[in-house]
Amino acid sequence: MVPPRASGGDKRRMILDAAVVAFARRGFHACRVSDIADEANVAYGLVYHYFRSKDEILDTLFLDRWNVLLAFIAQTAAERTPPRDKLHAIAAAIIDFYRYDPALMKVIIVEVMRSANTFGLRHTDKIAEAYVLIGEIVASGQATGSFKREVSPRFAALAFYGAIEQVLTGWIFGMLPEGDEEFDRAKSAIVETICGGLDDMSYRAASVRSV
Amino acid sequence: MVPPRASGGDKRRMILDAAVVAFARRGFHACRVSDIADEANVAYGLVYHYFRSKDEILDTLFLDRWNVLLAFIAQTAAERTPPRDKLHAIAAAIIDFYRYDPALMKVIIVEVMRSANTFGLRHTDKIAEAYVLIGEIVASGQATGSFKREVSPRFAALAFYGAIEQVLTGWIFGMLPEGDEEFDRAKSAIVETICGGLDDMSYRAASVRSV
DNA sequence: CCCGCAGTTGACTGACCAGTCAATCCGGGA
DNA sequence: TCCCGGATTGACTGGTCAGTCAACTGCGGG
Repeated sequence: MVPPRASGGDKRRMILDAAVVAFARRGFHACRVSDIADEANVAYGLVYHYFRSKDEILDTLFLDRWNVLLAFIAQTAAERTPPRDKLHAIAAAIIDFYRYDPALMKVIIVEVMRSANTFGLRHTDKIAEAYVLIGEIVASGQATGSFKREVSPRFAALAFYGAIEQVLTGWIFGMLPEGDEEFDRAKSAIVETICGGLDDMSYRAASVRSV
Repeated sequence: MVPPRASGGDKRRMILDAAVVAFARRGFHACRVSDIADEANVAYGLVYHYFRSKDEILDTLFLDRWNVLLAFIAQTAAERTPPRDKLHAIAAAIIDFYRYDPALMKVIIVEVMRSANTFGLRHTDKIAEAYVLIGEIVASGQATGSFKREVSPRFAALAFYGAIEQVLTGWIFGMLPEGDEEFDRAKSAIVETICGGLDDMSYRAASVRSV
């Protein structure tokens, strides 16, 4: 799998790591290939020895990480735990991805997930896979009766993922305080909002009674 | 307010409308200023008579629309209706913005809201205003007891807005079917998910009872 | 009738940058 | 030792555009 010479894969890895830093700092468009090469301490041309284009670097960054995430979601979905726990595990995984490599997650969210006309469309199907898996979790929750049937699994999946992405975006752009405590609180808050809802049931019951 | 000569404001308006079409078609980056001028049937240079730069056109497009939306949210928040109805009204307004001018909403979502490193950051404060207003609705719902207090208003606002944006994104990229019926269903589905939650309370109560 | 100016035109410039390529380096096998 | 081929280098090219500017038009006031 790994080429015999360490330096070969080594430099490739260095370029990839440098690209994360460079893309995260200035954004994909504003970042020049020479920025990546400089950051990696490598000659300009070497970037094109390992990658066909600047785009391919971003694609690689995204796909490597996204496939790991998809595998995790699929595995989680297959387990025999309550659907609410599954959603919590998925929210936790995504948030921890950000916690342990914020620059890479920033690049993936900002430059791929959220950048429609350029890269998003190239990976629409890959992204949709995640929605489908999450939707299946919701559907099976409805089938066993732990989730109600008012909301279609598809919408629920979008709402769930959308909430997570919005919170990540808040961290990425410094609109929300970061920290281990905030990360863990966010996991619970998202799941509590989507699963538990905002409505206070006792209040609701009271007002229904009073009618 | 309107300049005496119709043609002056007229051309400006034509350029703005053409920009919406051009940005929506190819994306802000891929779209050249000449594309806008062509679309508007106007000379290249005239674009620079009315706007300082290509960026300023996008800014104008965004701010004009966003201010209308902010005003609507503020007005809705001030009314004396249940918080759940307020959230429904806001979701409806955003979705109807898309329904009646999909190209403009696409540009705003894709090129401003979702395009961090370039434009998003320039308008972070404007965008945050919406979050704050929505958060206040949630907070007042908690104060009157119709919303429970487990979730912080700030997170609830992010989740609510995130769910809407995700659904809009689904329409924009053709991942979700569009249509009047879908639009109305989405409004209810989003509010039902965020307010009502996915959990089936009767199931929950039953399993608690059985313990 | 002429002047002035806002509105309008489009060719041109200057900068930028992705991607190319010919040259060089260097390790290992014969 | 010599040769081969992958790794590495960075100057250079080609094309793309945002933004400039000098020139033209036509209307309204003097």
